[in-house]
Amino acid sequence: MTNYQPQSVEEKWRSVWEKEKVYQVDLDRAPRPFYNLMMFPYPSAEGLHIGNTYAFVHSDAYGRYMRLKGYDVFEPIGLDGFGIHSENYALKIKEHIRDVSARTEKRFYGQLKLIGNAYDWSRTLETYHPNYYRWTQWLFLKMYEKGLAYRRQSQVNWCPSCQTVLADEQVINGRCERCQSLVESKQMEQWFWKITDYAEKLWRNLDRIDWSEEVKAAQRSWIGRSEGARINFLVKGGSRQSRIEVFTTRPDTLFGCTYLVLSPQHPLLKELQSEIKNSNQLADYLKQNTVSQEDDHQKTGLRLEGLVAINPANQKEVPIFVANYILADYGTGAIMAVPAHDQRDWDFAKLNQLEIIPVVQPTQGQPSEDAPYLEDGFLINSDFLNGCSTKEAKSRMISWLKEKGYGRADISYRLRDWCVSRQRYWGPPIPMVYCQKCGWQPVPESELPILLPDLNDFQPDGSGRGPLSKVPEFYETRCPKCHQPARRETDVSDPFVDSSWFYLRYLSTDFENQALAPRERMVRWLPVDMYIGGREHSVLHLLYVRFVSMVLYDLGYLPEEEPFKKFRAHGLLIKDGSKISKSRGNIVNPDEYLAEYGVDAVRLYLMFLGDMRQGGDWRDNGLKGMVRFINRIWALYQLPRQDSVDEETDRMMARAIKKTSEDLDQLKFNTAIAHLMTLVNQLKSKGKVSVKHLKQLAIMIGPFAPHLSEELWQEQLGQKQDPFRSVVNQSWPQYDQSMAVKKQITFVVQVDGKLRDRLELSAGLDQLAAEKKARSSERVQKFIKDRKVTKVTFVPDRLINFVTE
RNA sequence: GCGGGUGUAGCCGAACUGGUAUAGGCGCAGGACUUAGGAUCCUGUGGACUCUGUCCGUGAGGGUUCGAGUCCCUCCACCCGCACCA
Repeated sequence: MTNYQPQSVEEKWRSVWEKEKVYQVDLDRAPRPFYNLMMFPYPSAEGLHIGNTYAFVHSDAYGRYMRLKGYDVFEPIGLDGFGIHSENYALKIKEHIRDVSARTEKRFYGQLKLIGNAYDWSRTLETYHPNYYRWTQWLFLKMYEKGLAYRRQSQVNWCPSCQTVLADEQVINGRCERCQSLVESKQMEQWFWKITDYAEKLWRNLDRIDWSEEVKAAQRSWIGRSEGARINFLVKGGSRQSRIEVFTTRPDTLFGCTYLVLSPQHPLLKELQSEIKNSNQLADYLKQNTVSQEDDHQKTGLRLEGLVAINPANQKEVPIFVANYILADYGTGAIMAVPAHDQRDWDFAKLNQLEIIPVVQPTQGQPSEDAPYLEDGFLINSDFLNGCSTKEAKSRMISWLKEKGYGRADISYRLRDWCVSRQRYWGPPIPMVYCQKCGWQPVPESELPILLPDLNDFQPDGSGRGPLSKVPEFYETRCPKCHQPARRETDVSDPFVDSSWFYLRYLSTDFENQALAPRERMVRWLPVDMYIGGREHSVLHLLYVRFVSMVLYDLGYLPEEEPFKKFRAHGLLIKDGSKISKSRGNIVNPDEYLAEYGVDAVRLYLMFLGDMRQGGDWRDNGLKGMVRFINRIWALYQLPRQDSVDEETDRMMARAIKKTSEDLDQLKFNTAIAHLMTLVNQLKSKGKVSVKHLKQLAIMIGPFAPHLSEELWQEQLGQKQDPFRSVVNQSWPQYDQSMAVKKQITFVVQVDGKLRDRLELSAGLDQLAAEKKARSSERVQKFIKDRKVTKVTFVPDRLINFVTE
């Protein structure tokens, strides 16, 4: 008997698969399409991360399983290569980003081929390839056409180290997601995509898409939908008639409003400057509080002297403040303060000795004297709302406001528009042109791509403008409308724009001159059937991709509104109990392990070490177990063969197929492998094995250890054919339900809930028969002979419980 | 503070609608085969004890139930999001 040589066997089959194009699908003819998508990697200089490998082999095993179940599985891969990460690295090692990218591309594809996934290598894509970013630019034009791309002066997140603007989603605890620098707030003109227009749809569809719950929860909190009302307050004291509009989720507490607060950026502050008596003081206050990014939540504020607002509910005059705890870009940038029922208003009121009027009482007991009452209850001090419940009061107040013309029901979202401008080099130039006469003009589609010029110096200079702004040959152009000299946009777009549509491009890589695949092809493949990826993208990529899909759907390009039928998040892979990181020195380099133990062992281990959803803990020792498992399988195929099949083994096999199938359906790869281990051990203990079972086992091993599976099938089972027919084109074994049921069962006997005996009985006994057997057990007798049995609980084929006095 | 998740052996982890807690793997111990083994195979492996049986055991404490890792209540610890969102 020869030992199994993983390295040579694996290499052999990988090259056969590639030569025979085993994993290519005909996108226009596949009768049972299944689009199996994974998150394309960011090709870092360090090479493929074990975390990527972890995600990819799980996703691949699922795709392979679906293929064996008879689907035409399309499993593409590409590189998300544009972006600050690679660019910073290139700057650091003082090499050109284009050369670095060429190198990482080669390295990544090499590594991705090594892991043995069933990728369709005829449809790769790279976001930095002009043939890709041409259509990313096209997407920008579509957004602009639909009025969803706009330019605005705004307070943006500025990373002083990366010297670029960041999206809200890229700021983690006030720090840059990439380099951890403290993010500053800066006023700049930027391009935005109006994702807020889709807030309601993004929110609502979450109820009907089959995604991991925790990702949906994260998106819900990010979108932050709140139902409430907009209410107008008249401002008295100035020479002009003006109003302050507020948003509140508690219109029921309007009678308890004792002051209004504006955000420091509120436009009314400028408009009413001349009417505000303490405007000098105000100017000082605003100067101090514009850059209020501090972590501490110290509330400061200033009363606007000479002005008061009229509470529409009771016509009472209330003071107006400006304060740092009011956000400019949420709701209306102004609030009505009800200190009796809001913690923040309470804090501010206490600090400034302002009036507090309780208007909600708990249904039982008294509210606390030194804290606001935040719960629901019934209304007091509220005129026509007195006695109403909170819920009822809300709707009655809204009707009343509407009737009187003071306000209306409204919904606010926490979601902000997506800032897509980046003052960097390594991204798609934004396809817009600024003309003195015509303003901003889109580049005609026919002129795409706007090629990224080959710059030798792409170091950001801190001017707040991207490297392209130093290249006249790039930005000097003519206005697409009036043909006078004009200036090209020199910002590039956010890498998240690149990844917001990559799954669409896989379907159209054979079309150079169009972004999207023909409609029939998209109808066939969309939405993506299964998308597996990390939950760190819950609110970045996974929200943008839904937004872009919805827009393209509304424009008539896509057959489906939502991009992914199913999304499943995998957990984090750690090593020896801690997060994998360079600083900890516990990096797992896949290459070394692949070379030493073989791909199949690594794949098996990554899927065996824990539940995909929870992540897992890599221990080098655990990998040895997989090598042993593979060797045991190999040894099983060296055993004497038999043609006949005994019923007991056949039943065992049926149960194993059942369990493995059910686990794979639920993405429980770890327990699926455990079942196969048990099966192999059992089959092996028989000493002889049937060809039928060996064939079934060879197929079932495929999703986890595809090379071994092919070797067993072709060589050990002699299934070689000409033309080549891979084991992946076989069918997942069927099992007979009746065979998967155990004939002999272990029946448990309890006395007062405690295990007293186990009996080996044939399945299907009724209570009478089972009870008789149980009572005759000596061990049981010991416990019931002197006591009176008052109750007997019987669970068929499982247990019987005698309850005594 | 809010939201989501997790807590089971020496370690990684199983356990379907409440029904044998600890499957599978690692490690460890003993044995076999060996010149040798860190290869392979077999056996054992939650703890305690008055040791062919009894008791205790799923983060802690209560509860429901014939029966709780699983359901309910009150806590604790850790991880991950969001965080002055009116």
